[in-house]
Amino acid sequence: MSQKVRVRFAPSPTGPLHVGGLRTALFNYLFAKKNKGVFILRIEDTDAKRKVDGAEEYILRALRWCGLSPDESIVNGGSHGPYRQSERNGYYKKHLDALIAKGCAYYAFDTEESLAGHREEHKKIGKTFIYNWHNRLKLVNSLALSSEETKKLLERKTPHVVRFKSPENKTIETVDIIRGVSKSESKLLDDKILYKSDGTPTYHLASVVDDHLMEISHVIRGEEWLPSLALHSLLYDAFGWEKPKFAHLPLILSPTGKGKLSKRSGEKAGVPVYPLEWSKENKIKGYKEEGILAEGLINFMAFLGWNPGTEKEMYTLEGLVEDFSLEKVSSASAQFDYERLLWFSHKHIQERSGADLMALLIDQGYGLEAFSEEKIQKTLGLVKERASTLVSLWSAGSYFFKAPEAYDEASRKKAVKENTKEILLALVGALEKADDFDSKPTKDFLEKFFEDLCKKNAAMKMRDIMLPLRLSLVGSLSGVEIGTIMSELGKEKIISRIHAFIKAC
RNA sequence: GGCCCGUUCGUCUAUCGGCUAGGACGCCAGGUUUUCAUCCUGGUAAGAGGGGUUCGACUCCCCUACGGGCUACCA
Repeated sequence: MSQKVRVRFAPSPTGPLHVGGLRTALFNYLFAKKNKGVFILRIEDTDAKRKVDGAEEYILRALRWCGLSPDESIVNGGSHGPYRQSERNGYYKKHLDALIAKGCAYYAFDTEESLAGHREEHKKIGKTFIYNWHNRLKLVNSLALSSEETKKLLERKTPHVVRFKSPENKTIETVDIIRGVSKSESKLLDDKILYKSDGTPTYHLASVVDDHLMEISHVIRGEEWLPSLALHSLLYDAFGWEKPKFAHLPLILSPTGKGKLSKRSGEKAGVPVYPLEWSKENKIKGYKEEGILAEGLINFMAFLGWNPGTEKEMYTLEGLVEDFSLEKVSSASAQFDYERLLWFSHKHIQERSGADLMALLIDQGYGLEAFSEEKIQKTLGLVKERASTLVSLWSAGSYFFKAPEAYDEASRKKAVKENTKEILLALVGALEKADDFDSKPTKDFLEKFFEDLCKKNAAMKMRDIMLPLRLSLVGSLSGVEIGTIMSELGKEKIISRIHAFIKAC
């Protein structure tokens, strides 16, 4: 049998995780669990400049909310730690030195300014400056300099980087699980910097060393890494290490379809792209705050670039684990569609019990303490079919808990007529007389009341009663069936709400 | 500019050479609900263009177009 499946999700703590990153985490998780493997969270914080306070903690929280708990990570440890790249510099340095000793990497002393100058000059004549075999001997590095000169520069602590010595003429064949075999020419590659002058590795070195040391079997990452695959392949060869398998996930495009999804494109389209609220000052809401169910988000994200090949589309995380395979991941980018996310959230709310929903609502911070559990659960069960989010669930059911504070103006125009006050007063009268109101079907009461009313005025229509009655109880002309509302509220509350409405008319 | 990846209804997608191109979201219409929503039923709408290969291409190959990614001492 093949080796044990070990995959990693390796975000950079430069800000909040958006759906793109989260989807990468999801697919890694699904692949790991499907293959009874290990899901690792590795923090790629090699660039101290880009580190953002709270980002690391945010990533952890977001994964937890989605139920994608890592088996090995900075919080729960594991056999291949540490799991923060900033704590692994010893490994990078050691393997880098081995690469230099083998002649696969070299010191380069060119300043950033001089390189920028070269790039500028090339750009002027319509060319691109590439630091590689064709010009490396004309630049300032240990390949061009004598070993004495290099030694001297190193001893004097001259700022330098370490570059990978890309072969001059080699055809590199790479394999991607999603895209198949592809070939590229090493002469087109540049001598990528592996180790920066500040003594930290770049992504290329760090990820390859870590993936090897952590015994990663499958590298599942975003398509933006595809251009680096040839380099990474060369690096494994240079180290003499066995390569993991690679799968590059299609990108998620912005809601407008222009460019890949980002913080900016989400804001522009007016839809949240983060799982959780990022910062209170920025007022960037997350799906959780919008009331979207984590299960709905997961289900939605899974279908961005993957499908089971059947017509099944309602999935729990467990179901996804069951059916997932990388071979079914598509190679084309997918546009983010918030409406569809809402639909998935709606479907998942329908599958939740009143008790579940109550717990979610309380977690969301809605003050339900004043009401009995039984009452809340029953009510949520009644209104859940109207809701796509926990926010809309609450607003769809709030009139069961508190009297309307205002009446929708358009609805009022539609419902209130000359005789409305009179009808409502008659209704109150009938209610007061009905001793058995709370125990008998409300429908019977309303029909009897309508009959009596028709005796006095034959032109009377049922709507003339129903509309204003609904408006007074709910505050708008929407809501569940009126009989249900009436029996839930009980005689006292109905009467007081009608009185309040008459006063407001 | 160079290199790479992609292209089926507006959107997410099925099809691994036989297609009257299927499903879902959205939208539209009807029904249910004496409201609104849900729900049900129906409808709308697609293989970028051009060349090959083949008895037969959405499917395989090439070119073009378009979209996207990468091209940092960022990941």
